[in-house]
Amino acid sequence: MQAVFASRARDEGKSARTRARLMDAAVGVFAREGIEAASVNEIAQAADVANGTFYNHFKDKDEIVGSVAFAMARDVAARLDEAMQDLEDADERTSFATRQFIELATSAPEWGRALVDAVWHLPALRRQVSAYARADIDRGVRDGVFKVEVDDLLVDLFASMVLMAVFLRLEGEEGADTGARVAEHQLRMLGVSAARAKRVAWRTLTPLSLVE
Amino acid sequence: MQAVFASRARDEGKSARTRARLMDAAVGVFAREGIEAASVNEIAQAADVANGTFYNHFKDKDEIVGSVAFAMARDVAARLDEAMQDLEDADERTSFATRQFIELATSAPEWGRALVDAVWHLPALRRQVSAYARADIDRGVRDGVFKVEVDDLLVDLFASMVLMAVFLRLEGEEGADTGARVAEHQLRMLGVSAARAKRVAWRTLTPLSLVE
DNA sequence: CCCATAATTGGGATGTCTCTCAATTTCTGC
DNA sequence: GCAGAAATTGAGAGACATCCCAATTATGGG
Repeated sequence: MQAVFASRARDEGKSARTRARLMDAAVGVFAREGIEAASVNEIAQAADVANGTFYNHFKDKDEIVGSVAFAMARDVAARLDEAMQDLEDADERTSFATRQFIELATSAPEWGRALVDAVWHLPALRRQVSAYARADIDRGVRDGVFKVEVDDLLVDLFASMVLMAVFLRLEGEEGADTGARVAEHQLRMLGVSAARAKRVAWRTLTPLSLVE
Repeated sequence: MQAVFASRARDEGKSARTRARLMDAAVGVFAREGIEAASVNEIAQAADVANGTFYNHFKDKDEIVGSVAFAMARDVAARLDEAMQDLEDADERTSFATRQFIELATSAPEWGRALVDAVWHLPALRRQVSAYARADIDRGVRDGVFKVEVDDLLVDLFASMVLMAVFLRLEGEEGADTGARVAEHQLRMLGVSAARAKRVAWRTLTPLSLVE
C-alpha cells in the first residue's frame, strides 16, 4: 500500500495528517471491498483511528468518496501534464496519456481499482475525465493531425476503452502491451494512418509513479 | 414495468410463478437502487410477497442476481439470434447486434440498467457476453470480411463501447443514432472500408422487443 | 511549563439487513 | 371436498452500520 496522501501531508498540521491517513485507508478499503460495500468503520479501522474521528473530518462516506476520487484524478492529471510538457503532437500526447494512465493504474492496483470504481459512481468525475481527454483530442483536430469529426460520444468511447483496459490488466487478463494496443486503436479511430498509429503507439515508455 | 419473467411463467405451477414475480421485481429494484444497494426486503416488497417467501426461492441475494442476469442475457441472445437468422454477412450481423442491443436496453430501461450493472458484478456474465460477440467477429475473419487480427482485447473493447453507449443513452446524454455511430466505429476497427461501414451501420432498423 | 484550544476516543442510541422457523394458508390429486 | 403436501407468512434473533457526544488526551503559542 502506498500512503500517497499521508506522505504528502507529512509536514502539515495534525488534522491534515489524520485526514490524509483516512484518505489513504479509504483507497485501500475501496479497492478491496468496492466503494459501495465499504463502511466508515472499516475505513477508520484501516486508518488506525477511532470511529468518531472519521466524523471530525468527513460528513459521511459520500464526502470521503468524493474527496478521494477527485484528489486521485487531480494527481494523475498533474503527473501526466508534467510528463507531457515536451510532447507537442496531439497524437503523441493522446497515446502517451492513454498508455501512462493504464500503466499507472496497473502499477498502483489499489488506486486503479478505486479510481475505476469511482468513475462509475460519480458522474461529475466521469465528465471531468472526459473533458481532460478531450483537450488533446481537440488540439489534434485543430492541428489537422486527427482527420475526423470529434464529438462527446467518441471521447466517452475512448474513456470506456481505457477503463476496460485497466480492468483487464488488474484482473490479470491482459498483459503489458495493452496500453499500446488500445492507444493504437484510438489513433486509428481518430483518422491517423496505420503506419503512424503503430509507430506512435508503440514507442518505448518510461514508467511514471504517483509519489516522487 | 414489463413483467417479462412473470408473463412467461403464466402457465406454470405456483412456485414457478412466484419465483418469476420475484425476478421481475428484482430487475426493477436493481435498476432503481443498483444491484449492490438492493436489499432482499425491498425485492420481496416489490414482488408483493413476504420477506420469508424470498428464501423459499433463492438462497440469498447473490443467487437471484445470478439468475436474473443470466436469464436476461439468455433472452437477449435468443431474441437477437432469432432476428438475425437471415443475415449472412458478418459485418451486417455485428452491426445489427450492436445496434439492437443498445436499443433494446434503452427501450426497456430497467432491464438495461440492471444488465449493465450486472456485467460489472459478474465476471462470468461478461465472459459470456464477450464469447457471444466473438462468434460473429470470428466468422467475419474467416470469411475475409474483417481484415484484422482479432483477439480477446478487441472483443472486450467492443463490449465496453456498447456498455458505455447504453449507459449514455439511459442517462439521456446521447440520442437515437448512438447505436449506428458505435457500430460504424466498430466496423472501421475491424478493417471494413469507410464507405461500407457507413452503409451497413446506418441501415434502417426495425425495433425489437423482449416480450412477444 | 502551562493552559486554552483542537483533536481523538469509544460506547451507545437507533436503524436496517439477513436469514430462520413455527404457524397458517393455499394447492392438488384422489 | 378432503387430506396431505407445498407454499407463504411475519415476527424476531443476531450482526453490523451510521452518527452523536461527553469525557479524555494531545498540541503549540506565550
